[in-house]
Amino acid sequence: MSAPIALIDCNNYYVSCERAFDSSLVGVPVIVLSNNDGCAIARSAEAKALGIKMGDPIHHLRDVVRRHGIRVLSSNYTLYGDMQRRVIAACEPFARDFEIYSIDETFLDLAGFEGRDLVDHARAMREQVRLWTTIPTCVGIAETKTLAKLANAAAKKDARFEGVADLRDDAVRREVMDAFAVGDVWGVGGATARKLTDLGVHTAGALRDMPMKQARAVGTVVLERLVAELRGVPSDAVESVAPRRKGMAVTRSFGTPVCDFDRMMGALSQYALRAGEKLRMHGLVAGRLTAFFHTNRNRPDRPQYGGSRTVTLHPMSSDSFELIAAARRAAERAWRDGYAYTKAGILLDDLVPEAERPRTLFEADTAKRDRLMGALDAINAKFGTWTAVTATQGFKREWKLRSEMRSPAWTTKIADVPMVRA
DNA sequence: TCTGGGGTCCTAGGACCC
DNA sequence: TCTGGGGTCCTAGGACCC
Repeated sequence: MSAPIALIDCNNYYVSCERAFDSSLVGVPVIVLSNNDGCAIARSAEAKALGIKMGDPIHHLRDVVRRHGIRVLSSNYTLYGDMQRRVIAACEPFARDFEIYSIDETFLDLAGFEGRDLVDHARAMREQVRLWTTIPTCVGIAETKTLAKLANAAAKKDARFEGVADLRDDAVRREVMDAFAVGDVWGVGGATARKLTDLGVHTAGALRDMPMKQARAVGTVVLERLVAELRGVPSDAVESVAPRRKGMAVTRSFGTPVCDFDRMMGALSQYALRAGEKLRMHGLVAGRLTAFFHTNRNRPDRPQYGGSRTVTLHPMSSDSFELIAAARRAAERAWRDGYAYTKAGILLDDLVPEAERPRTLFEADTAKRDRLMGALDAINAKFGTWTAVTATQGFKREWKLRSEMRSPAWTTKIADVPMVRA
């Protein structure tokens, strides 16, 4: 029998982070918007009750926002990232090992804790997180990650669990799985869900009982592994060491569409500069760079074009100026006049640690360049990303993203630290 | 007028090689 | 008219996740 796995998941995470520092947000409907203030990506329970869905564009919500006095916030990733560290710190004593899965979800390896009542154990952990951060959580316990995800969803949905569901009990597991829609299973998206329901597979329980061969035919090895996990056979362990990152991206939608090449290069230069900064932060170099841009895909009535080109970087590099030059080469080849572009980005591939970078025969002395990059990073770290920029970016940044309702950096910026008067 | 950003994994198919 | 078989590597695109 494999060691139990738990998944702790923060409820309405971004909203809960905002509420930790602004009590006027408690008990009222709140939504947090995506970058560019585009759509709702986090909703409080009250906002969900009003029918607001994940990903709803804000301009479709104007009426309901006004009618119900919904509080609307831009996203504040600095705050959410810092709060995540505190959540993990609170969980530390409760597990042997952790795998941080996303900003609000962490898998815990409970090997060595089997002797205890794991439901009580999880309750104590939730309480610790609540005390340290005010953030409410739910915990799912099971023998595989997929079942732990399912347990967590059950704990969120069904009040009888009081925030902690343990699916290691056969009867409980069966009952939950037979009531669980197949499309809500972790790893089953819209396309696969349609195929499965056409075959008469409507619940997690039915998916678990599907023959492995059939699962593979419907959804390749991915679905086959998923069925195994639903049967309690782990195909994926809790891995505390993050695997080496394969790619990296800096992409943005524009506040105002971009129609001319120079302005596009302004945006792409900025993204390439930021991409270089991210590479250096992780001690990596990239072997390939892709630049892309496209028109508004939500407006098929307008002329559509998407261009993308990939260029090889040799030598491999994390030098922002080389990335900008590569971005220009790629963009020139992909460019077409006469379109209103609404999004662009830089993708980096073939990432390798700086120390393992293959050396080439004709390499310029990079010491000077390294110092320049170091200075650039230091300035932008101190005064905010995109304080020091390159001349190629231009100074008219009409395309820059919107973020008009962002909360203060309560925990990471001295000027924003909340003041308490007693 | 206004619809996010950043990832992972897998497969099919083309180019190329012997 | 008939035109191999088996590899590798790379890329584009689909599907999925938060």
